[in-house]
Amino acid sequence: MAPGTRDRMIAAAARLFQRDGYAATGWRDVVEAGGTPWGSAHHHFPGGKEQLGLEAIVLGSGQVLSALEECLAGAPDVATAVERWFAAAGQSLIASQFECGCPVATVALETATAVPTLGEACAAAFRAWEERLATALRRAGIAAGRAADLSCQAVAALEGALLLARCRREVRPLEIAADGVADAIRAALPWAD
Amino acid sequence: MAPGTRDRMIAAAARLFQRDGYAATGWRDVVEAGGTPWGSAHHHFPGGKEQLGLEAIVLGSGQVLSALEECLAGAPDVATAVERWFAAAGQSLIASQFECGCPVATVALETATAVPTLGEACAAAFRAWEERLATALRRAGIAAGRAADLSCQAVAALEGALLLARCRREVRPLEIAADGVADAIRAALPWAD
Amino acid sequence: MAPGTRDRMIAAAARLFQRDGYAATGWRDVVEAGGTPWGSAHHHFPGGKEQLGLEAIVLGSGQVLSALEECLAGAPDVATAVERWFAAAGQSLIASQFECGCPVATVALETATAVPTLGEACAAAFRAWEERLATALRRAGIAAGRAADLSCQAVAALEGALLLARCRREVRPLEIAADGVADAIRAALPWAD
Amino acid sequence: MAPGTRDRMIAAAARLFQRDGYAATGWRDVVEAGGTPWGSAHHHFPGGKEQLGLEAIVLGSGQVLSALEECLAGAPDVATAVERWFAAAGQSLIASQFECGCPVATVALETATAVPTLGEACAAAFRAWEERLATALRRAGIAAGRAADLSCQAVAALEGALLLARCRREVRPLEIAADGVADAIRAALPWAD
DNA sequence: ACATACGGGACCTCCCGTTGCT
DNA sequence: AGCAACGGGAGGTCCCGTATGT
Repeated sequence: MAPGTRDRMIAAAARLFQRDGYAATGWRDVVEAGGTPWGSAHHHFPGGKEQLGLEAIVLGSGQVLSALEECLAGAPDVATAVERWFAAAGQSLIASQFECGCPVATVALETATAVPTLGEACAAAFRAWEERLATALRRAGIAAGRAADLSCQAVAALEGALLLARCRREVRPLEIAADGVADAIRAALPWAD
Repeated sequence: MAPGTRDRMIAAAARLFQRDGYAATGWRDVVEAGGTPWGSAHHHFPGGKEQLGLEAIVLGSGQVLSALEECLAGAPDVATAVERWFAAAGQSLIASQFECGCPVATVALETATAVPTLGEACAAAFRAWEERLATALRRAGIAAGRAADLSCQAVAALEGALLLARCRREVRPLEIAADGVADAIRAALPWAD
Repeated sequence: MAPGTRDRMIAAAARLFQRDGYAATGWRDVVEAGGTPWGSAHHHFPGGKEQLGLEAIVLGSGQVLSALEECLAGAPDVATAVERWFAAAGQSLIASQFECGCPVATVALETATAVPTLGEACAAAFRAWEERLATALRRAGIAAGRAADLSCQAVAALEGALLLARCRREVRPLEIAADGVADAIRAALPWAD
Repeated sequence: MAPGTRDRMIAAAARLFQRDGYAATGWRDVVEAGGTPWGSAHHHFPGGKEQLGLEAIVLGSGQVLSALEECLAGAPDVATAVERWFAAAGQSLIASQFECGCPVATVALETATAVPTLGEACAAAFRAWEERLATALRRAGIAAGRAADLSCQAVAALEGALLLARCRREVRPLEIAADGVADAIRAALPWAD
């Protein structure tokens, strides 16, 4: 009756799905990584691996969203916040020795066609990030349509840069992408002088 | 003794790896999809599944590079070429009912940590696209350093937009990302008047 | 605290063991079929699945014995009673859409070697039917030895016919077997004129 | 490349299904009992356990039919042949220490409802025995209708008696059933004096 | 009386790679 | 080139029994 067995399984799964993918990660890997009992797996996740995957996506998506919130709260302006958001992703990439990039992307690509439930959960995760950023952009005085486009561009740039950065084992792509997105945002902002 | 058995296997594998991922695709799926004989699988690919994956990545990477070449050859300027490159990716996404996004990304994320050989092949693929684009940018008068950064930004934007577009089942993210990249390129070009 | 929870579990188990067998029926099936609470399963049956099986056999065996009693009580002579006993088995087979044949036979065959306790309970069930019938035959004037043989023959015929009838999804084998047994009994009866 | 791996698996499976039932017997038991390799199981039986069960039923059914053929060929008359058929079943029961009764009955009862394919194969097995016996009875001068009924009665008696004999660990039920069936057959034969 | 959780293990399926025979 | 069989192992699912709190 260890406290948080279920949560430990989700956390372990999230990390493994992020690193190795959904298909390549087995229950055995999850319980070994989390130090959780085998027998309780099906008890906590009667929906099977798919349910585990879903909860892992929700967890990972929430962490990314929290990071964005923090950056928005602590930065002087939106463009800077986005730069810090990208930088934070780069730090976590380095901290994990380039094992943990985006907690959603791998599963998203694997399951987009094969497992509708998971694919939709991943799409919802990306959408949530975009909407949070779009809200901030609108508050900074950018028109709704342009704010939506910039948010989409930012999330796409983050995802693509994380992919390249992880493959290449260096965070440069994240820095470049951050510059590009920040420039675009600053160009869209009304003059503040 | 069918002509091109080996090539048919690679093509089938490339498509399946792209759609379902490396781990989720088995030999059985490959031979069934390609209509190729079972018995000669390991004859043609003594390196096993890893070799098959490698050749599939090489094939897919080459196709993307060819598309870029064509766009560069047919467009009036580099920025327009990039826009057409992104648009072509969107067309292929639609044509495949959003099953086939990037032929490299899924495998890249799955194997970045777990299968070094494949991970490196994927990194090389991305790098090749970047270098081709960088060459074109330099020829258009952009300084080498800026050209490299813009190329990296472009590939990242393409990858991220393809990911979002596939999850969302609509090509809008590709259009937005194309605009962003084209703007950045045009701003970097020397005046052409 | 539902009234008769225990009995409902036994009844559900009896039906499932009869239909699908002992090994193929799990606790989950039993609680679902009976609508009984999960948590008290092992409270009511500390002996585990084996105890549940035992009680199910006792229940089923008792029902068959009751049916025999009724036929003996209501029929003009023993041979007729046996015919009605077989006919009643056929009716229950039809009523259950050929799902419920003998409540003992399947478990008996499955556990004869593997689970001595259950095997013996099944043997006892068959023996009880035989003895009840033998008593009736002796009361009809048949010598003890002949009565025992005829009883054994009758129970064997009933079991074999139920097996064939269930497989074939028609009650004809029961009718044929009933005729055969009734003839044998009538031939053994002392003249009644 | 041991000769007859596939056949050895079927033989082992037939024996285990007969003794413990279809549901209680796992692949592991089969390969251990037969000394056959694990990895070839799915190769030889792509239809899975159901296919294995089917082939085991066909094998067992054929053995019983062969025994009947032999008895018919070697006995002076049909009634005697049936008596010897029942006696042979009893001998095999004793030889196996009451582990092996009918090779079809257990699976028949377990799968009659749950696995249509197997249930039908079992029904076909019983039917084949009946038809072989009916042919012999007709050749002995018994009318077709009566011959069919007597065959059904005989198979039912054999099955029921085997069930009782196995539970009780004594062959007496088989002897009694054999007498009953032989009497019925002799009564149906035309006078031979 | 009932529920939640723990535990280990077995279920069937199927994979990937190898080995000799066409 | 192609095939059929081998061979071990891991895939996810689910079971049965126990322990711990209501």
